[in-house]
Amino acid sequence: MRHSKQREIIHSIVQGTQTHPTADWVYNQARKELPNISLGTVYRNLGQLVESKTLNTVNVDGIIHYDAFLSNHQHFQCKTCNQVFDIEVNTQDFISQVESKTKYKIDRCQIHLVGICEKCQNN
Amino acid sequence: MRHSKQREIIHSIVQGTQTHPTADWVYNQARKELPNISLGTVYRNLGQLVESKTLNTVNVDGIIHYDAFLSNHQHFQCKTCNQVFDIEVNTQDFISQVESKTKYKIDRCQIHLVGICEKCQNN
DNA sequence: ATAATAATAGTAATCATTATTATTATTGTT
DNA sequence: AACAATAATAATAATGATTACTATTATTAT
Repeated sequence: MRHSKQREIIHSIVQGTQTHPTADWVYNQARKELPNISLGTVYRNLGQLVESKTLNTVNVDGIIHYDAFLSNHQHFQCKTCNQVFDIEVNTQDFISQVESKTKYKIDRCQIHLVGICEKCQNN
Repeated sequence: MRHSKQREIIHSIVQGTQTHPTADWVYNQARKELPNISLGTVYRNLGQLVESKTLNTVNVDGIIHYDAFLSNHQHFQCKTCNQVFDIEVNTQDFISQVESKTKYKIDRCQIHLVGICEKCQNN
């Protein structure tokens, strides 16, 4: 993988937010620095960064969101404001429970919780 | 909601399979009985059946799959054969754990496990 | 039987994502 | 430093899943 200004900027944009951005959001941010950057370039680079395990993806209602927070964590989505929050939970017990009950070998566990966040409960 | 032959057939097709079918798969099955049925009709009816809590949806890699098995369960996807299997697990402990740690009110918990199924492990 | 209108088939439109392609930029080698 | 090889790019077209539109048909309460 060669170096490119575009990839550098795309990477730093995703790293600089907690909001689990979409490709389109990253594209709009990147254009502030590189007005001629192409949406295809954003998709390709995000894809490469996922490939090289620099970023993770989160699928929210069929749309890919990107996440620079790599440590094992899960997601909570508020159905009122639609924001996605990181939550840290232990899933190993859970995985072991399933592996012992079934004959499946599990190597990924994605948990998506939906509900109402603290802020929206008070509004 | 009025009665329609199309909805009746669509419903029975989803009920008659364990494979978590997509709209397109249901469409192709339905055409065997109603050759002129429209894909839009399939989408609209599947949507209505979800709305009326007759079916559930499972989002697999950005594509909506439908599921007539309503009781609380989760999904395991084999990364080799791509099949999605139902798994029954208790999530209440898990939800309580998160609710006590955070201030979120949780009303849905979707767990998507990825790994290798028994069959594919032996191939 | 009829009137009101929900549902349909057929088709066009939308939206996220991927593919194509000619041009540009990076990098290892003279 | 110039060069050759080729990865990466911008611009654009294509794809695939899903939704919207519309004139016609089917259902249902009266």
